Amino acid sequence: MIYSKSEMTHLGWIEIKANENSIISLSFKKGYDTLSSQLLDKAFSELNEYFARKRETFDLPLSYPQKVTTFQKSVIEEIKKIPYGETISYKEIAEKLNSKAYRAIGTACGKNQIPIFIPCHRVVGKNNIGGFRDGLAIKRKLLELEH
DNA sequence: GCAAGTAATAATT
DNA sequence: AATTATTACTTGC
Repeated sequence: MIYSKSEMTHLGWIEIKANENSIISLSFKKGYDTLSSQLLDKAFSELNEYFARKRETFDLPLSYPQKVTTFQKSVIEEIKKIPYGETISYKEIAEKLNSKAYRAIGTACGKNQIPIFIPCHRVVGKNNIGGFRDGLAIKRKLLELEH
């Protein structure tokens, strides 16, 4: 069973999807609400605390994208280690993994279905801000919020 | 020196 | 074989 719920937040509509155990995805749009669940309520309340600058970390079960490769998983693990308010460059992540896959990091981040909870907005380019699947405006606001 | 253009790099679909 | 949310190097101003 898939649960889905959308709410109007500080950044506009956000839709979160989950199954019985964990969060599956987060996207910036108004979606179709199906069933709600304890988990979704918790996710939204943590999210609102985060927007109100009362929360810096999330305590939620997250599920990886459908097909996770070893590489993607290590990238995600590194991203989740980034502390609140800090940013890291694509290159630095590659170095942490003893790899030179600068571009593949970007690809992995783009594959990420759960922005904010997996803080891919804290990953920026060395000279440019980088990209964001659901719009750069959102990425900037998130960084501004944590600053 | 600085700005813009280009090749190179690794992993996924 | 093409694509990617990059980087480092080269050239022209």
